[in-house]
Amino acid sequence: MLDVSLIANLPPFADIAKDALQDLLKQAKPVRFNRNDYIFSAGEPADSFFLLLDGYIRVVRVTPDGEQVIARYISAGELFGVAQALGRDTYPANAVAAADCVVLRWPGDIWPEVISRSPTFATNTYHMVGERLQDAQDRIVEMATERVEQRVAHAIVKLADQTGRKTDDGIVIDFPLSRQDISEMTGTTLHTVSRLMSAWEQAGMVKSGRQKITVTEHDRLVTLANHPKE
Amino acid sequence: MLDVSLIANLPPFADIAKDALQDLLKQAKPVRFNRNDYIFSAGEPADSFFLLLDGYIRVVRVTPDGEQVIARYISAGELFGVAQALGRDTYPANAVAAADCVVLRWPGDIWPEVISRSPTFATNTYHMVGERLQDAQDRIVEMATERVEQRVAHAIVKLADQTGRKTDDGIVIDFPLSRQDISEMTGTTLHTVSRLMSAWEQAGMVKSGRQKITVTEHDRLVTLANHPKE
DNA sequence: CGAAGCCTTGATGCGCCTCAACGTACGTGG
DNA sequence: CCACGTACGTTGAGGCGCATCAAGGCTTCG
Repeated sequence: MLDVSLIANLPPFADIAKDALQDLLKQAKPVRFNRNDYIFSAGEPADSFFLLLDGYIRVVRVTPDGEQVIARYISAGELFGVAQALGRDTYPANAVAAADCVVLRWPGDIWPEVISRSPTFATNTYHMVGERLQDAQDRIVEMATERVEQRVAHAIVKLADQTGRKTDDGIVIDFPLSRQDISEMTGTTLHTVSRLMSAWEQAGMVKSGRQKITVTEHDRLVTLANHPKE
Repeated sequence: MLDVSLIANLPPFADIAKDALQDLLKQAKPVRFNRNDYIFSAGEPADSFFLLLDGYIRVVRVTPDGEQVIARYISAGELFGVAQALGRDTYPANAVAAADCVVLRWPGDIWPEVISRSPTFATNTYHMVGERLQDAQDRIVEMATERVEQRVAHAIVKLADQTGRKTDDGIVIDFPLSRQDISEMTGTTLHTVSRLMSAWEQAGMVKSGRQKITVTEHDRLVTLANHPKE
C-alpha cells in the first residue's frame, strides 16, 4: 500500500486531512515510464489525471504540419493531465517522459467527488490552473515583444530555477535537454540556439554539452534575458 | 432591483437555481464605463470580479518598457477579473473599455461562498478558465510557428466569429479596432498590419476604414490563416 | 480651423531562418 | 568490445520577412 507521506507535503495536497488523502491514495495506481515514453497523446480520451512523483515530463503540442511546440515541463510534485476537470474530453497535448518517471494515475471521473469532499483541494487546483494561465500569458508577451536571444535566456533561466541542481560548476539542468528542445520552447531553430549557446559559453556564462546545460553565471544570464533591444 | 433574467441565460450561470441567482444579484453593483475608460489596472488589489453585460473589453498587458500586448477581448456575457479566485491578490493586466460598457461588479471575497453554495457555478467557471488556458496555449503555438500574415488573419477571423455582425457587405467587427490594436494582438507593427489590410482589400477579402473592419470573404481569409509557409 | 489621432506607402537594413556540410558522442547488436 | 548507424551539435553562406525610419494624407473633435 502507498503511504500518505508520499504526497502529504506536496503543494496540491496542502492542508488536506490525512484520512481524505488515504482515501485518495487507495484509488491511485503507480506507473513507471522510461525516458521518451508517452504518458498520453493529444486527442486521446481524457480519462485520467496524474501526479508526477519523480522525473520530468514534457508537454508538447504538435501543429497540423508536424512542428512541435513545448508547452511546459512538469517537475516532481505537480499534477498534470487535468484536462477533464477543465471540461475537455480529450487531452490537448502529448505528455512525454523527459527522464525516467514515476507517476500516480487516477481515473478522471473521481475528480468531482474529490473536489466536493475536499474544498481545499478545489482551491489548490484552482490556483494551480491560475498560475499556468498566468505563465502562458507571460510567454505570449515574451513571444510578442522579445528577440530570440532574450527568449532563450529566459527559458534557460526558468528551467535552471525550476529544476536546477547545484554543482561546483554552477546550476545544472536536471534532465537531458537538447538544442532542439530549447528551440521548440522558444519558437526558433536549433541552429540559432546552438549559436547562442556557443557565444554564451565563450563569454563564460554557461557550459554545455550533449543534452546538458550548466549555468555558471546566473546573474548575467538574467540581465541578458531582461535586456530590451539595444 | 436587477432582474434575474439579466443573467439567467448566460453560460457562466447555466443550470443555477433561480433563488441562488437572486441572492447573487443582490450583491452585484451595476457600473457603466465609457469607451477607453479603465475598469481596473495591473497591479491593483484584486478585490472585485465582474460580468460584462454589454459592450467589449480589452485585456492588456504592458511590458516594463511600455509595449502593450492584448491578452484577449471580452464580449458581453463573459466573466472577467477573476484574478482573486485564481489565487492572485493583484490584477495581472489592465481592463479597458473597447466600447461603451455596462458591467456588474461583485466584491471578490464572496467568491468562496458562491462556489460552495453552487457547485454548478464552480464547474462552469472551472471550464471557463480551462478554455482560456487552451486559448493562450493556442496563441503560443501560433506565435511560435506562423508568419505574421497568418497570425493577423487568424486574429481577424477570431474577432469576426466572436463579435461579428452580419451586414450586406459581410461580417463587421462590432467595436472600433485600429491597426495598432491588431498589431498588439499579433506581435507585429501597425505598419505591417496596414500593408496586409491594403493587400487584402485589393484582393477583395475585406473592407476596412478608420477603426472599422468588414470581412467580405470569410473563407478565403480562413484559408490564408491556415496556409503554412509557401 | 487647427491639432491630434489614425492610416498609408516607400526605402533601407538586419535578425534570424534556411540550406548545406561536417564533426562527434552515444548505444546497440554482432 | 568494437564497429557501425543514428542522433546531436557546430559553423558558414546566403537570402528573405518584417521591423525600422521617414514622410505625408485624411478624418475627427475641441
